[in-house]
Amino acid sequence: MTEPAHEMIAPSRARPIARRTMHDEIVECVRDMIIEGQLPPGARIHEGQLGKLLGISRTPLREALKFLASEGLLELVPGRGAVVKKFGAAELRDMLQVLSALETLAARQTCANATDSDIAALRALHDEMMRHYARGNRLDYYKCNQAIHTRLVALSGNAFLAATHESIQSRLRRIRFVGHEGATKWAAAVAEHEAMIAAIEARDPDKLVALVVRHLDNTWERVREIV
Amino acid sequence: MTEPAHEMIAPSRARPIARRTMHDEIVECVRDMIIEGQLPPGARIHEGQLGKLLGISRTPLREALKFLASEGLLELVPGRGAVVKKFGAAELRDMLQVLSALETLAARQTCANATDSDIAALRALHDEMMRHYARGNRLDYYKCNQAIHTRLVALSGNAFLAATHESIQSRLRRIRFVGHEGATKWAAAVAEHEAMIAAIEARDPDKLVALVVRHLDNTWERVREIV
DNA sequence: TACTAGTATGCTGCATACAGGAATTAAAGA
DNA sequence: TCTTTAATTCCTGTATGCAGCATACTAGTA
Repeated sequence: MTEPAHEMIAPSRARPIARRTMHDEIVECVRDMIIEGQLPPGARIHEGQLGKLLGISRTPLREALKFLASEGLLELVPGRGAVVKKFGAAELRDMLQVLSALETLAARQTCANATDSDIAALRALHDEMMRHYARGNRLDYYKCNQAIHTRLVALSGNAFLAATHESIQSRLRRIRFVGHEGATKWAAAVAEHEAMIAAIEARDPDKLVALVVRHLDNTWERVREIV
Repeated sequence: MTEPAHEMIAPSRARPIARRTMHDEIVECVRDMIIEGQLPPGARIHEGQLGKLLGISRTPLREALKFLASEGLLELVPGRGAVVKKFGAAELRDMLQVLSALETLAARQTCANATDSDIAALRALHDEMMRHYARGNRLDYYKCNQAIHTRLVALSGNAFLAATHESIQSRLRRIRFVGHEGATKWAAAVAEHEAMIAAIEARDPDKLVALVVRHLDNTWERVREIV
């Protein structure tokens, strides 16, 4: 341990190096391509082609593909490389159940641990979402929606829970988007969110848990026909 | 579908090709090395060295390392390669809480979905564990213990839940092993297991959930001093 | 015409080679 | 003797080349 005796200049800036590696770059890029549908489910990934498109050689791309395979976005077929994971209704239901269990845990802890300003920030995010809803702006609404769920879990203070939740949510991102088709369904989802925020502000864990579970049950009902 | 008209010889053996890729082989090998402690937490992984040890070149090894990093067993440090993830008490507690939430979900579904023969098999596994306990055989006891938890979740019928649970459990494997140090603590853990099996046989979900949660709370108490 | 065997192409999987950077050690100055 | 700096060594990150396998296409046969 040869720690430097003197303080480093600008110690506050010394930390957040958080170097953006090429690996991270590639992983995120391909992940986005999957989520956004540029690489549709079931599509085979052509390493040489995609590598040329991204301006990199096959090796780092392959490493990124293996990484994403472990996250569950890709499937590795021996001798045929990576194909975009395509999941059926049963698997989707399973994932939503797990998500429900995780958000249940998060709900209790958030009610206990979140500060008032945390909750105020969550409310602000909700209000922003409502504005997008009023304007019928689906994409921004959707992004806010996701952010609220993510924030709700992050406020639990359990970092591992947040990471696990995020991992699952990213996989559902494409599918969940279709869950708000139709004005009626959309209105129902909004109402559920409104009730959830109110329950957090009241710091009522039992009520929040009930709402979260129902919200995800309903999400399943909203998307089940589509899948 | 071009099914051959005549029966193939030994059709039961025709199926299980299930090609074992070198990639899978490497991933599993390194994962075991981490779990078994050959690669201790905090250790830097030397690609050339480890590759030579396993008789492979760096390329497939690197792909496997990226894979494991995504699973959370390794951490990728830019410019310094992969180091074995070392987690502190807080992260361990977080993981056990998530595990608790997942097993809670599994407990309810298993009570509802498991067949009688499933439960009988679980009891048999439990009995086997008790024999190892009686003989003081820690390693086999431990393996049975893990198998029971895994089976309990698998019987829920939710494959995604099972996979998520297994992923977390594999990460805890090393640490949990120390949780049974001392005769008193060990006896307590055994008693909890006994009660859990009884609750499953009675198909009493509420009781099983309470026991599962308490079991993991106690696991935390058993290991918290050590970490 | 349909089906099988043979062939050719293209992609994956792995090994090797090279470039850039980090860590360590040695050397020089205070 | 300790600190600082420079140089060397090793390791990571990326590119490229080659072997093996899977798929697609073509020709031949029933």
